[in-house]
Amino acid sequence: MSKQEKVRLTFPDGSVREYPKGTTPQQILEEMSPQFRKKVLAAKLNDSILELNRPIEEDGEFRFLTWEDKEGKYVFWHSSAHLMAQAIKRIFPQAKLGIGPPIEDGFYYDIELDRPITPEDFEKIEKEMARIVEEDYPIIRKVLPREKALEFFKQIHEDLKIELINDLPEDEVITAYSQGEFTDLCRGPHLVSTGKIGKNFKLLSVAGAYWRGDEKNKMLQRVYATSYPKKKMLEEHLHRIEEAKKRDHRKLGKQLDLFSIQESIGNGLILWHPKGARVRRIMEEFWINEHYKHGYELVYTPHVAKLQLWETSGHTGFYRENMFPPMVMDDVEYQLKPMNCPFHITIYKSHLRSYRDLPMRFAEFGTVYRYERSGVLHGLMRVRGFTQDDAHIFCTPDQLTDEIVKVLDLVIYILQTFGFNEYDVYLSTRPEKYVGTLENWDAATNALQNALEVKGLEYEIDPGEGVFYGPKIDIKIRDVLGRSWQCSTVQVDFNLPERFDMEYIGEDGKPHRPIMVHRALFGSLERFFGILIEHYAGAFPLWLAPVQVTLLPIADRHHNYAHRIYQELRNANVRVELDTRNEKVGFKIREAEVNKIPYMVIIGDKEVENQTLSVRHKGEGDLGSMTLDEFRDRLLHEIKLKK
RNA sequence: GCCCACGUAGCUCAGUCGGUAGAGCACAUCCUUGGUAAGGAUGAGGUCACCGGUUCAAAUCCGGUCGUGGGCUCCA
Repeated sequence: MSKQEKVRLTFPDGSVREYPKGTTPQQILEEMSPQFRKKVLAAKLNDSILELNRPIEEDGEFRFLTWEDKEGKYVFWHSSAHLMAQAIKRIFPQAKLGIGPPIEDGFYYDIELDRPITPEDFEKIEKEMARIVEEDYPIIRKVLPREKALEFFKQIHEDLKIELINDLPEDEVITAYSQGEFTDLCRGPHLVSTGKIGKNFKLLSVAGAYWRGDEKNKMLQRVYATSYPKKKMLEEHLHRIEEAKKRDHRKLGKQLDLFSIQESIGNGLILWHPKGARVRRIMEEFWINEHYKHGYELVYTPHVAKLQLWETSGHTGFYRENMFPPMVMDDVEYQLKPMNCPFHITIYKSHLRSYRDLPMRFAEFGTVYRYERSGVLHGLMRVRGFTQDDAHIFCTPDQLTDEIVKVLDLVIYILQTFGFNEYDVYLSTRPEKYVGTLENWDAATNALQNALEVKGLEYEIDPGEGVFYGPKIDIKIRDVLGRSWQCSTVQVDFNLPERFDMEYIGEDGKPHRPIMVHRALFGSLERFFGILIEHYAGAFPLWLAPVQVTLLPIADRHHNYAHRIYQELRNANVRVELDTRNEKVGFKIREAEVNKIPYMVIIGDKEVENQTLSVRHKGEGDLGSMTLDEFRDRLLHEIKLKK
């Protein structure tokens, strides 16, 4: 009798156990508690994920994957994608399958079909999916030799799959997964049967998507859907989608009369209405004060400049597709500015600079215009005209890391003040199209990396995502709903100083080349405002609220007293409104609540007689009566705290 | 830009089979002076996004243009 071969598995608790070679995770799972068994979706051996019925052939670190693991979720969604594809194929046998991966909150499948799939079809597809779940087919993995695979998918007319197989590397093990009559080319892994997916799924939307993400290819129909192991989880997810819709800045922008985008003006161009403009002013004033404190000087520059300037900067070569077309005046071409940097450089160059002048920090709310393809425009988030809170720091190589660290400090301080405490930091490296030498790119990337190390910030590298003139640190904030938004950016640039032949005179009396740092904290005022609206669901904290207080006199005879309060609060710089309309107080309160005004002050006989105010806070309700002084102090204190 | 869907009063939306336009809110006027989330009456408000076509007749059907929305990054 030959001794049976064994595999040694190390479990997460550190224990090491031996099993006969070929044991499946399912068999190991039998040892676990029934509650745990129910939760397990797949297993992980070293770096590969296995379905539960896959024999284990080698030693290694072993653990089970549940919904708590990202990989577990992905197996679940991946199997869900197959389930949906199978249902779609049953209903539309002529459909051809593209790819069907799991994504952040669910999964999709790209389908080629001779008719559009509409939301009306969703119910039918979902019904068919439920049927397949009930039929509970085992999901069977098959390894196919390349020829066999090609033959099989040719036979079932899955042309797109054939394209995929042909593009797989020579040595790749080709696998397919079958469930009932349905077989899909797939790397896996999957749940063990369609029944394990359960019925908590929902088709969400359908959209066009280029085959393999290339706009030269044909367009497929991408069906988005999601699924969860528990009904409650699906409901919560759908609820989150509803919440996000309620917070949509486009909707709130209209409701609260903050901004608009109008056909007569042009798409991607924003009108800031008075209330939106108030919030913007506050953002700007706060920003300006902080920048003065941190050694920046404000500058203003024009919206257009000669095209030649953009040729010098390299924009016409590397950025042209994002620029508005030039205009001709007096036989000279002028360009609407897509960036502010050449202007700040030109200001720098207006004098001979000494090393003693450095670092110089020029800041500006610079409004730039960029041509964005019509299909990518989105409310305030992606527009064609926007104002950057831009600044350029000119410094010596010695000063560089320190300057970047200072910028990072300022970024974090400003973002926190606006209520954002979570961020993801990315270091983006040299893209395919770039200007400058490799040495400079390396030096710039190192400087950014150093600063991140000094700050002890965790970050990810985003290869090839830098700007054409230099690498950058991007800081993406996470809002209340956990969504991530790109705002702040810090970019090191050795190239523009060279192109513009910038100099400073060093200690040695000789000319040297300064280094330039581009940076923005809000990124764009438009986008940041949009994010703020969604973050606060339109209910801005007191210091940002466009209207902080509304005075609600009960009857005409209270107007005089109300006017006096109004003037006093205005004098104290409080953004206050007086509602003298002929309406009942309940009506006025309702309107103030709907408009998300933080404080309401009710003024009636009692208040006039006692020279007090009856104060109500949005959300908190009636705060009782207080004197004007008490109320004003409360407001000013709360405004100062900016919370 | 591309695919799909959508575009009706300031806003949110209804409008059946093609027969010539409706509601609520907002607005105006009047009544009401009311104490913590909607008092009442009356009135005004539309080239049904725009251009063209089919038809006796188009908000409705067809084509085009403009705009908006979902996506086109996740690669078996």
